[in-house]
Amino acid sequence: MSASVKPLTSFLIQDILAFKEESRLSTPRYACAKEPRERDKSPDSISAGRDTRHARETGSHDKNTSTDLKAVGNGEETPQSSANFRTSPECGRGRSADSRSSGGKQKRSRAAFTHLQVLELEKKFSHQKYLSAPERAHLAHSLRLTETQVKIWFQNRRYKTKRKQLATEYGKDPFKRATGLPCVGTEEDLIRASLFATMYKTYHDQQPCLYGLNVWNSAV
DNA sequence: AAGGTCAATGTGTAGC
DNA sequence: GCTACACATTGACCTT
Repeated sequence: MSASVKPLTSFLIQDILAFKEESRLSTPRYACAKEPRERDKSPDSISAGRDTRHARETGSHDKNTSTDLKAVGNGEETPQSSANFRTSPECGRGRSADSRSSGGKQKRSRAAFTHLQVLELEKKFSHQKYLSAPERAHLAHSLRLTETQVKIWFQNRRYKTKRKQLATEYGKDPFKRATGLPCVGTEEDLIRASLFATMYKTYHDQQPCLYGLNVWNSAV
């Protein structure tokens, strides 16, 4: 089946998210994602702040913006309030915001981002490995995630990329082994390939109405 | 049950 | 001192 037969339509992330929230058709890998715990350090302590060496390397940061983000992260946007709009109390797992102070050791929460959230994060990551503070804020707002979540996602993503690359260099690359061919694609190629596969499956199986959108164009 | 994935957490480092 | 970073680890959840 080909996606090309469907008309391409522009869309906004917000539109998708709204659609998703309404329809609840989005299927996170984890059926009942739980709320991220509040950290001992508040999220703003990580998300806010001046840009550092990598930011300067990319030349995309403006340290003047850091103070703005402090306000954003400072309690106005918590993981509970924004990131896990798809979580619900009936998910049942107790939140652990006060778990440490209360003594009882409760389960750590772990959010499961939606496919579209991951898609947009990956798309952004494919263009820039590092986000400036305003970019991060904007992306977080667009995806209805916290800046901390976006920041942590990028951190984890960079590390994951690096590990994968190291593994590839040491001949552990699964693509190589599967095909018996040298891995000629770039990291971005792999990212895109897996993204497209995921998106194709997701929307082909569950949301054919979205499956022809120009996300394909914008992601390439 | 075992193993894998991945968001969240912890630690150490460096820039300002 | 505050912050973001890389890196390692933890823990919840999923897949097989």
